Amino acid sequence: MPRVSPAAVLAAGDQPPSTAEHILDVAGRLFFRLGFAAAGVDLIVRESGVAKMTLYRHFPSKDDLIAAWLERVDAQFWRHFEGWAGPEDRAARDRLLGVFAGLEKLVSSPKCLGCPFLLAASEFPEPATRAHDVARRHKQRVRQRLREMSADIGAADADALGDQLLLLMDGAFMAARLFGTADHPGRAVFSAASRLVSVAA
Amino acid sequence: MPRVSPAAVLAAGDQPPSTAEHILDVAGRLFFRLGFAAAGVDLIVRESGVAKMTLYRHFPSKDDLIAAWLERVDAQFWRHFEGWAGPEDRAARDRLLGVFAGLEKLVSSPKCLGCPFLLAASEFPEPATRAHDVARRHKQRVRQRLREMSADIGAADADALGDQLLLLMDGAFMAARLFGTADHPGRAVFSAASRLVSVAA
DNA sequence: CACGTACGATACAGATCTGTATCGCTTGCG
DNA sequence: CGCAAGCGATACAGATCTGTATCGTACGTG
Repeated sequence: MPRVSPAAVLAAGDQPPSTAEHILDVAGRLFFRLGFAAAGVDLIVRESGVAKMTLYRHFPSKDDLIAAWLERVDAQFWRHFEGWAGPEDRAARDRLLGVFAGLEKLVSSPKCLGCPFLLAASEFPEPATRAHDVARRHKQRVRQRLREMSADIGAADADALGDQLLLLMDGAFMAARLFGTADHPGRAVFSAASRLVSVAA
Repeated sequence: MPRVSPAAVLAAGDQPPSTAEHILDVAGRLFFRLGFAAAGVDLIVRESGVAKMTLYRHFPSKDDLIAAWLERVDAQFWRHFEGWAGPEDRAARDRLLGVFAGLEKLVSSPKCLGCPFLLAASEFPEPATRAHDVARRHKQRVRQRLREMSADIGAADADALGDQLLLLMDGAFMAARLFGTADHPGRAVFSAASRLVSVAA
């Protein structure tokens, strides 16, 4: 791993990121900042300080790289999600509202550039596309999870409430992308979710 | 206009679309279906049956073409919007709910491929970009309009309600793009808007 | 008729993009 | 030591993309 200084600088337990994960880090940042098409392989290679052949050894094509990044973001998303929900013995309603409190904090940060899966669905509209497929399956899982959590709080029409909450979530993500650092509508996502939950419960 | 048969086939009052608008029609369809970057100028030219130089005489660059299309879609959007709201003497609450009834019908159609401005914001993240700027200004006007309509119904916190409704709208647009023709969460947008309006009014 | 305008068709320039080929270096390990 | 694996660097192939140049033609208007 000649990119990083010797392992001595790493705290105990830290692992130097593998080459593949380092590439995913840099590529993901560029996908976010520039879009999937505009972030060329040459740029990713230059920014990550990695040889082009190294990238292609880990990811046979750019499509594979994009799909791999989305898969990794999916895992990260669910860690965030469960963190927002809190411990499993928490009240179901608090868990559901906790998700939207965490989400509002996330989209309120100027560092939030939106939801990678919505961006992928925007740029790869064909359902047959790898990236589109990963994105759709991700959102389907989120939808399913929100419906489950809506059922857990005893909502009258749990499926409807879950879908309504998904609309709020995705709207907040897109607001974060559109309205940069300024005060944007995403800051209304918690209050909206809270009201919908109260009405349905 | 050699593309179309003689004007005899046109009903009285119909205008054959000008070359520029014909190009915008075809380009817009391709932008929707393939994304802005994936819809190349050569393809637009081929699909529209127009010479490349003709396109570049009307639109000095592809960026100009994209911006011109977004500007035209903006005008079309507001015609839809006002149509959904209905006559001005209608009750303010019915006008606001009418917007979301119309929106739900739109996003429920399998022909709906999402919101061009959200797609533009996805693919052109840099705020300095022409397309991003058009998109942001559009959404800002929608936000402003929803806040005004929220004030018209005497909502407790009109600005908050307007923002909440914008989240629902954009979430519904993205759901339409992600979930193709199938039953998707966008069908929950009216019930969600209705509940938020009821709570706030 | 004559002429200007708008358009179609084709070829092309220059840049950029994905993906490959090749060579040399370092490093860990038996 | 000797070797294999992983990586950096460079050059390149082939396709594609935006934008331009050029020529021929149909058509409307004086």
